[in-house]
Amino acid sequence: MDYIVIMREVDLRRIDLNLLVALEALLDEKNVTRAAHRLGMSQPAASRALGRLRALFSDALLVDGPGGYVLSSRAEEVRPVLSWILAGVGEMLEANAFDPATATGRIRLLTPDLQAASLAPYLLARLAHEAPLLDLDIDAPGSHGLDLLERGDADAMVALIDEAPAGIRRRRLYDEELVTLMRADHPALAGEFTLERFLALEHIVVSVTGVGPAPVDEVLARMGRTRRVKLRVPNFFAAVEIAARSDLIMTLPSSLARAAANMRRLVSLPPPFDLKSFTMSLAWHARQQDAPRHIWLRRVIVAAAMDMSSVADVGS
Amino acid sequence: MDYIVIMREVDLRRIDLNLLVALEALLDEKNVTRAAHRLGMSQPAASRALGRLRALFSDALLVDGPGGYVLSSRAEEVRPVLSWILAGVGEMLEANAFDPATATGRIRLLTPDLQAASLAPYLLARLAHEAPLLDLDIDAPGSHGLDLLERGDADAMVALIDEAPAGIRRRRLYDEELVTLMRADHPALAGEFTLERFLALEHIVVSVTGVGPAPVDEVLARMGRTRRVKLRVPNFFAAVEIAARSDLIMTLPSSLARAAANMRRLVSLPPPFDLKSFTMSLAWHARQQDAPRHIWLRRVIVAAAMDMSSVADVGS
DNA sequence: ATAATCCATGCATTGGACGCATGGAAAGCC
DNA sequence: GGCTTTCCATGCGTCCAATGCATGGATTAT
Repeated sequence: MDYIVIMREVDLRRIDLNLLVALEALLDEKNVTRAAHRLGMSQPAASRALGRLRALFSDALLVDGPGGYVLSSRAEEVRPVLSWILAGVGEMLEANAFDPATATGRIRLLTPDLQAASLAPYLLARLAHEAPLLDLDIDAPGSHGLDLLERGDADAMVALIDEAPAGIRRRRLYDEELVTLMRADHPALAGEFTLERFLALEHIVVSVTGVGPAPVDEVLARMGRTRRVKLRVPNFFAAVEIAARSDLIMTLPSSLARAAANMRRLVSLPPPFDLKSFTMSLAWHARQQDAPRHIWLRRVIVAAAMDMSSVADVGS
Repeated sequence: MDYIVIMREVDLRRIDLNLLVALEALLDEKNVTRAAHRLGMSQPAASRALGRLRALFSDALLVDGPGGYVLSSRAEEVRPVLSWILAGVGEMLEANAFDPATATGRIRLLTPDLQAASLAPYLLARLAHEAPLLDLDIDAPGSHGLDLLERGDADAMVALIDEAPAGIRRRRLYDEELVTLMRADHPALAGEFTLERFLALEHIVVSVTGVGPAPVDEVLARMGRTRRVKLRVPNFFAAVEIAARSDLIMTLPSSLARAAANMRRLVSLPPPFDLKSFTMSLAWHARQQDAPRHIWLRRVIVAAAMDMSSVADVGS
């Protein structure tokens, strides 16, 4: 079989792919001068591009016919494929866009329970307004938050973040203050509220998921101290009722505590340890740094945090 | 809706498409040095290509992670599309191949009846041997052969072609000789066989399709003369029987006449006009000049014509 | 601490694409 | 036939963007 042509792989490194744009113009126009104009180059340059394309394809591509050039058989074959390839390139380069108004899917956010309770209403409000078709999934990070970001199992995390490992980006979000709440006629209000008195009392912890340490326990852990958690409840309002009718106390972010204090049955005090406030940060993986969807998400989270903070400022 | 990004058409004239090959290597390797090696360039050049790609995509594409670079979200999206595009380019550039052994389809050849009868057995033999799945369709060109080539309704034509118009390519194929056959005891054999005697006799024309002038009539037309066609039959052997039993004569290509002369009831003479032989040429449209399928077809036709001529040589 | 690896950038070089100019070929018009 | 117009291809000189060498900062491992 003398006529079997050995199939040879094309080495794209050696090929000037920019010629393909010129080819499309030449085949559309069937006229070197007009194609040159369309490409924004001179006629000689377009003629030379045609020469190089002829060499590349080992085919004349455009041949003399009545009234000027006509497409060769090879050019007729190639033309639809070429259009399809260049359209694909155009789409690939354009795909860097994100429209929240029409976007669908699920945003996965990691944040501790109580912070979620503070922030979520504002975040949900913004999402409902700007991206009505996006869903929000909030999970407690536990001790594995950074791993989850690393693995792509979460989009972002709002938490107390001391150190960001390689690949994790971070931005300060808001300062979180803690307050301790107890019933208005609690015996501990009769004297100085020391750390020892604080640790001697029994505590309520509000935890929706039951996962991970509360920020209070993280702070105490850094001091080598532990409190007595007498009760862990998933329901904030249940916690308030129990505190109002017992000697149990609870320590909360001030943003949450403010709502409870409005009930007028509880008193709020600064907790008796040095670290009364800490910075909540937004963390995400570098992989998503420039992704339009993620840029937008970070802006929404920051805005929601500012919404939350400005409501707090108005109240003080 | 502040966040709607205005969709902007990509101007491919301004984009260096050669960067896409580098991008594939960089995303595959996740390491600039190794990608450079694979691309056959230096590490700094590959690093700068990455820089340009980052600008083109407005995305980092490769970001620091544990153990080196990891793909950005955008890169993850782009990667399969990119592979698909580059594979498409490779296929497009490779498509210039033709394997007769596996090719299917129909070859449409134009050639006058008698020449077809001469050439077809040799052509069919070669096709059966080299391209068993290709079909052959032979039609008489009539007076519209060149139009049919122009319009792409035929692949090639074998005929007497004086002038090839713009866009039609031509190559000499073989010289065709004419002989006149008559029964062995025909009265015209008694004296000189002049043109006047030739024209005074009645003629048989063998025509399978009944379409178009025989080459004899074309030659006579150029002399301003006409012969009397008494009988037109589609069957060559019928023509032989009639000639053997009547005063009718017939004028044929020598390649065909040879088979009849072997029957020993007919005598062959050179026809009494100047143009006793003419060149049969192969014609095709320039559009198909470089197409592998057509290159191969032209070779096969030329070879078949040579097969036919060499058999004639052996007999003489 | 040192060594190895990787990536990014300054600097000098250069090859290839470019535009201007030109002329041949083809088609149309008188 | 000659003249004009249009189109395409090619010579020549220019220049610029991509390249490789050299270098140094950052990170990781020992």
